[in-house]
Amino acid sequence: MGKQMTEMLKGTLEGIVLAILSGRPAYGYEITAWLRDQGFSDIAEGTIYALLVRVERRGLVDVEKVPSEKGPPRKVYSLNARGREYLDEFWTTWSFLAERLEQLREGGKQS
Amino acid sequence: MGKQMTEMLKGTLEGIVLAILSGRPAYGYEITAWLRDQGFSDIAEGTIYALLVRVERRGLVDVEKVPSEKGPPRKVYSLNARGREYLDEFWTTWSFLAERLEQLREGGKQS
DNA sequence: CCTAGCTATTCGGTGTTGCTATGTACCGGT
DNA sequence: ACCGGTACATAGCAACACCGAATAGCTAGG
Repeated sequence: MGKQMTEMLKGTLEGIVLAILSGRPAYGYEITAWLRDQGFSDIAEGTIYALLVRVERRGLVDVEKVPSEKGPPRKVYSLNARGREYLDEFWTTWSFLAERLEQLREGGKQS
Repeated sequence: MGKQMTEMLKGTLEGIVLAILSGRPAYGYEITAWLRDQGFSDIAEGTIYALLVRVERRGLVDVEKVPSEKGPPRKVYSLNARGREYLDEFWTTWSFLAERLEQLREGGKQS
């Protein structure tokens, strides 16, 4: 989409990726492809890789290098305990924000 | 709240402020106070003013200087036609994102 | 008077984030 | 040998929210 989406993804994209990893381990290329499939058509590959490096450095995920038949080895990420904790906080923050926004949207209708 | 909220506000705070202005004209100090009241306890004053300057420069709002009995004159902002259009786009973008996140949250529960 | 405190706005510097563009590398098919 | 798909990495950029401080008008208490 546009610039609005770009700005809105700041702060949520991280949560999105961690949420994906909470379901199953995955690697960067896979996550990017999946996101594009879900309609995030213009998410750059580099963005996901940088994000994964970040969450790894913060100790929210564990990494395992797995050989691939079709190219260079994959770095498979999985959410660890700290990551799950962080993801919980993310959902709390998100819920708060979503509630306020829903209220605002309702309130705006009658004008 | 914390750093997560700070990052999540990028892109949404603008929509929030425009949504407020879609209901009624308002000035910076007032908006900041209202937000704090709604639970956005740590939104910096400077942030709102900078945001208002930005949306004004983009022609999304009209401004009127109104004298105050209690201090320096207020800059009262109101949403114009372009702003309303932009706000519509914002809601579209927000809805898209909120839907994906809600899906992800549902999916994550069974793990 | 004058200091403190509330109202109201502005601005420079900082850190985080996503995007762009590019580069590296492994593999299979032609 | 070449190309396309797979897979990861990184340097430079722009946007945004935060922090801290400054400016300015008004009122009330000492």
